[in-house]
Amino acid sequence: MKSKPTYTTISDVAEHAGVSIATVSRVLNGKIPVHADKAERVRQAIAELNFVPRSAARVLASRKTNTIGLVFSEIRGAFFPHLLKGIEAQLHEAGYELLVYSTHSDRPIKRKPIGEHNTDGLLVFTTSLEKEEIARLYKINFPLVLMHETPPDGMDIPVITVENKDGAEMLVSHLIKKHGRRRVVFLRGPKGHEDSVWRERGYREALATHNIPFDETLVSSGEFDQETAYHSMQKLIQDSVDFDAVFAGDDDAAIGVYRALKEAKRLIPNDVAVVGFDDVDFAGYISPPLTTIRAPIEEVGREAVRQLLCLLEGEQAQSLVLKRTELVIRESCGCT
Amino acid sequence: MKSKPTYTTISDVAEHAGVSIATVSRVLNGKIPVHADKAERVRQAIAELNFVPRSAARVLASRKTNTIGLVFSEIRGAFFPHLLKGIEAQLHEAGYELLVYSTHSDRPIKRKPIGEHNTDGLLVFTTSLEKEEIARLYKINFPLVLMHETPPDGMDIPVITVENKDGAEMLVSHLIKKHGRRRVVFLRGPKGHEDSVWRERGYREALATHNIPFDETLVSSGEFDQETAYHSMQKLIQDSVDFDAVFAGDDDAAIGVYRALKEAKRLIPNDVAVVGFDDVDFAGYISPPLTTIRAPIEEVGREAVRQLLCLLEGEQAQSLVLKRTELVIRESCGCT
DNA sequence: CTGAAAGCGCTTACAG
DNA sequence: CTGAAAGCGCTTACAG
Repeated sequence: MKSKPTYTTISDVAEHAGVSIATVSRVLNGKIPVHADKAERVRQAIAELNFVPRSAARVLASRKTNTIGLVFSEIRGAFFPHLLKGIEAQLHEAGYELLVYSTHSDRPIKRKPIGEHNTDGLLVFTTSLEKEEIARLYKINFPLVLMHETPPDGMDIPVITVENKDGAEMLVSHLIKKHGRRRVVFLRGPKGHEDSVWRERGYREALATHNIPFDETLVSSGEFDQETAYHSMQKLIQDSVDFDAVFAGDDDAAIGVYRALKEAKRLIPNDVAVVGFDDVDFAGYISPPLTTIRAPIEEVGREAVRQLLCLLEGEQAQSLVLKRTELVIRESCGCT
Repeated sequence: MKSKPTYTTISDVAEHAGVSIATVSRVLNGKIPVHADKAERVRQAIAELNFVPRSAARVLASRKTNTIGLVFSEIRGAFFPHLLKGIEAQLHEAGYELLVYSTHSDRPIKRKPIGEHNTDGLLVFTTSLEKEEIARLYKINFPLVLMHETPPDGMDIPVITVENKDGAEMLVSHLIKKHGRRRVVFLRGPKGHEDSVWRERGYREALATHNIPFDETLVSSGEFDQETAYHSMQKLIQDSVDFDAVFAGDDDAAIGVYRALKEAKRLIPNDVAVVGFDDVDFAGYISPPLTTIRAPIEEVGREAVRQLLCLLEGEQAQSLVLKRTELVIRESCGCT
């Protein structure tokens, strides 16, 4: 068994430099002026002793953790790396650390893993945190920013999301107007997932605009997931439901749709047009290339951090930031 | 401007329950026995006051941060979510927190962001941490586990990686034996990236086994990146280099290879067979479906955590864990 | 500009 | 089983 590592502390540095620990602390933080030569001695001592201040001690003394937390329910979906990248970059730029926590319903929690005791604020993705916990944190005035999820009634918590409804509307209108499709299947996302709700609204609006009655039999569950989408499509085909297009809900689900359609020998896009949502990395490389909506997910991450930073500095944050989405036309809709 | 949140402390709980703070601490940690009725009173007080112990105070007092750090250089590549998922799951199971830090060369670092001052140990992916820093941490006996990168000479640091050489060898042998290819391009990964070195070794071994001389003109840079691979292939085609197969280095690069080949009207796999490495989510859905090597990347994450946990508990860790890779035959190699 | 000292909120021997 | 007290390693008024 190896020995526990030992570390140099601020006292060692102070002694080495012949100053008080208060002075060391001051050059560390650089807010309060220190005589140039003393500062230099301190800097040398720090370098020589390889001193790095313990975070816990700073946090405890300053009452600021300097870290923010990211809560999400599952790392799935090809868009996750982009979200994380945006958050990470913006956060470290501002000098904060990132604590990551993924909630799993199947995991027993002994101790609250993330919250006011170890972060200065929280970034919450979709439905990963229960309403009660959000309410509790809100009540104690804890800085919170939601992503892709509006806050519970009466709580003024900033939310960053994308133009889901507009995106879906563009997509389905394109299918109807450009390609004459009238029997468009919609695959819903996970229950309670707000992106899905808005996308469905966009879907319905597009239908309404073109005087196509909404048909419940064309709606099934996709869960933003390959497998589920695959099975739902299989079922629709087995049930001989009549359709000439599919809005898969997202790109991941579109993969499952492709598979079911190919197995059933239905040609994409000739027999059935297919569209997704997100424009993940592979969207342009599957066959046929997927027509979809580009959602600026990295930008959502950056913006969420910006708003949280406002809150942390006591400034006013925007209560809603809606990032614009963009129609990306490739071939699965029937265009060439 | 909102008021700063205020929190209840262990003293509040002690007072509320009519016990000492030491007793509260004991029921919190559950190691040392406490009288049932007192414990119950404490638990009630905790619940009523909604008390959560401040991490910083515990860390400072116990000299254990209970968090481990993940260092990586860039969140790129479709495999990243799988890595993170494995790490996250295994870590939280063990009651640790996860601090995430991505090193960017273009980002000026004021203060050391992650290390012995805020974590109990570090998980390092590929080349994200400089050798000097690794050496420094190693010297002070700080727990370290590397992923996809062997430690500097003379340092006994556990490393978890996958059978890169075997995988590459299987891939290229398959191309040669099953499909009679003899002019196989290899696209290298980023300089200094060990996965790439081993894959090249596997590539060369496969050639040697089949008495095909190594030809430097067939090797170019792919950087495990779509764009780079695309341009390298363009150049090879322009230079009229003769080849009948491409080992792209990884699946991301394979995407770029597909694009260049399609633009040049070379048929995959008839004119040119293409193979990747990783088996990322989309590998089976591009056209033609990509023959590749399945690397158990989530398992790499879990294993890295397991080894780090050993180190943290003063147990012996394995110095090398090599996860087995598996040939996934689809159609881009010429099989059907 | 600088130092002595209090204090941040816990844990952990120590004595009982 | 339990409490008083020291201590973890910093920051920050306070006085000078």
